[in-house]
Amino acid sequence: MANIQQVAQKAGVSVATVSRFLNGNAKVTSKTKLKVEDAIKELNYEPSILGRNLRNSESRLLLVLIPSISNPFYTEIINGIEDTALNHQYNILLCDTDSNPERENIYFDLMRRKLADGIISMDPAVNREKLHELAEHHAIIQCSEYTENGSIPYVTIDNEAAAYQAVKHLIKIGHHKIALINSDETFLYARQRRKGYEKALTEFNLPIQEDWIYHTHQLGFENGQQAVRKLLHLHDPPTAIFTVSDILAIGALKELNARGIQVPNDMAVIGFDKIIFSSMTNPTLTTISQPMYKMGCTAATMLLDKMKGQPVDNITLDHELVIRESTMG
Amino acid sequence: MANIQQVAQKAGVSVATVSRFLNGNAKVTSKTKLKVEDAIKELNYEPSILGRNLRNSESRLLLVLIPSISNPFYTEIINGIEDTALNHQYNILLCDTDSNPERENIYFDLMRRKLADGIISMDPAVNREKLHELAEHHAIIQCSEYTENGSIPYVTIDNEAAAYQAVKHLIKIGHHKIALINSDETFLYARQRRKGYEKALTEFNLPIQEDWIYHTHQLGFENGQQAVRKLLHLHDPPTAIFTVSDILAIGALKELNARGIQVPNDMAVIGFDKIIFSSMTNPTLTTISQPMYKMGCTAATMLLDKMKGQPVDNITLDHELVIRESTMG
DNA sequence: ATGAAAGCGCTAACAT
DNA sequence: ATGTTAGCGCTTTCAT
Repeated sequence: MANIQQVAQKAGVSVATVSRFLNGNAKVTSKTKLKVEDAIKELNYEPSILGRNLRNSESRLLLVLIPSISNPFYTEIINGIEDTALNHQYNILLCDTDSNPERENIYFDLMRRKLADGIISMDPAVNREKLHELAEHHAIIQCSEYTENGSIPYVTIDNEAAAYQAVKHLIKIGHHKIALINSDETFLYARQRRKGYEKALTEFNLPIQEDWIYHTHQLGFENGQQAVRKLLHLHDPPTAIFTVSDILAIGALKELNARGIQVPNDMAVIGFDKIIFSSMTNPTLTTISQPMYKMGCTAATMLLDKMKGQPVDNITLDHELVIRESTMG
Repeated sequence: MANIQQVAQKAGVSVATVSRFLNGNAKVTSKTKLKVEDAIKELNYEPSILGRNLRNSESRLLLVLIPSISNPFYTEIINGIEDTALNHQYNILLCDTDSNPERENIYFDLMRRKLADGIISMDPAVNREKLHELAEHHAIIQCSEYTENGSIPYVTIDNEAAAYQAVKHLIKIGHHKIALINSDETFLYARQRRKGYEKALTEFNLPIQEDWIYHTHQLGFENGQQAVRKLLHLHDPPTAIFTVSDILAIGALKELNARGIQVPNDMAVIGFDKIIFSSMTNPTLTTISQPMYKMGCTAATMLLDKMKGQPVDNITLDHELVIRESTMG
């Protein structure tokens, strides 16, 4: 494991020259170039990133905060982030926070202690105050979930419009009793999607019935199943369900199937995210498609810009209602 | 952004004392402790990981090589790795190789250039030679997929026994015509699972029919669907299918459903991995359960040991056949 | 075009 | 118990 000194010595030049050769910026005679190349080969030299990073006061590492790596919604976004980061010689440190403040702190410390040059946060349960405090001195972008009126740039979709569109679709195909399976309304996206849900109902003079709005604190299949059980026990059960996540919708589908309730004839279902599994269910799932890969690329590009000190604007990407079997009567 | 010098100055002590305080090893008087604490608070000091890493010649970063982050099989393993790593003050750098040698090289270089202290490889398509070359000077563990007769320690399951058990189950419930949807047999696990498949058939005096063995180079749903189409076109189609991955099995299920073929009555199906979605299909999927989380923890522990210079033995974890609706007639 | 030397922030050996 | 100092491996200014 040679270092730059030994290379310089063997090549009969100074370390500065070797450094110049390595970085390719400054001019080096082709003769010296050869000498250095030879020395590097002979010694099997590999420049240490550690040394360079300390000198340059950068880590070229980006933190990506997600609540859970197991949710396929995030994996596509991560692909986008990673591709973009790699293109700029950055690597990403995936941080599964489990929505656990303690874990979050570990990762925030990584940033404070300069092992990361920037953060992309996708955790809806992130501690806003701490995030904003960090953002005063560090580059941070929020992706998908964000903070209203905050100072942290974000990329997202129009959640209200998307929910509105989904519910309107259910109404158009003849449903009047539409349930909402929502997540915790401490999250902005949950409040926005509920707003879209209510807007559609109101527009068509349908009552907003609290009974038909189910809240879950987690986004597992079981929670979708649980929600359906609850909804079916109502004395006036809904005939359609809009869920804020495909995972919940797939759980719902499962429970409906188990009870012999026909989808979409007895119950229409719409999900959210268009995760890859949503096309493998039976029936296939109508859902809102989010441009996940693109969202990842966008978030990474914004972060890179921010780190360069450039001004960064918020971005709202397009969504799309993908109509499949679960709403095709 | 203060450094340790400034803290020392403000506290009226030497940098060594501050360092000792930070690392908590050596003894520091409670008086000086207080002085240092105050200085740190006043200056908002955060020790730089960059400086420490260079000094200690370590990065405390672990590389995790996976072919694709989108495969839920890996996400559970990653959870195990991450939890274990975090417990030892290591962080992980997720490396989605896409089974692309170029990408792989980027990550190998990270290791050579000391930005990573160890590697856990889960990519079946990894370049064995390069991996072994790296392993001469660096700590490497293989997880799930490994190299026979190689020098790199691994943790895995007994693929042959698992496949044998699955196929035997199909035979026991009355099937004689059993297809295998396998992946590329350049991969060890694919060869091992085929061996188990053949062993079971042979044991029960059933012929091994090449027609019933389908190979796919990718592990997407579409490939499972495609395989079923092919198998159904045979003049003597099978009545049961064993696939080497739940994703393939779920694709197969989808195609069978679409064609009105009843599972398990007309066709039994078994998957592999017990990914979380395998309990959400209709019918639910019989599958081989791999202890994914545990496998991740084990791999990380082995790597940590290896990095300490301790001898590390290969480990084979237990699998389990989980019988669900897709084989319950 | 090349070299000398300072310094990024930290830890640890050695000295007191 | 605390201080002094060298040095981890690199980049970059300032000379030449």
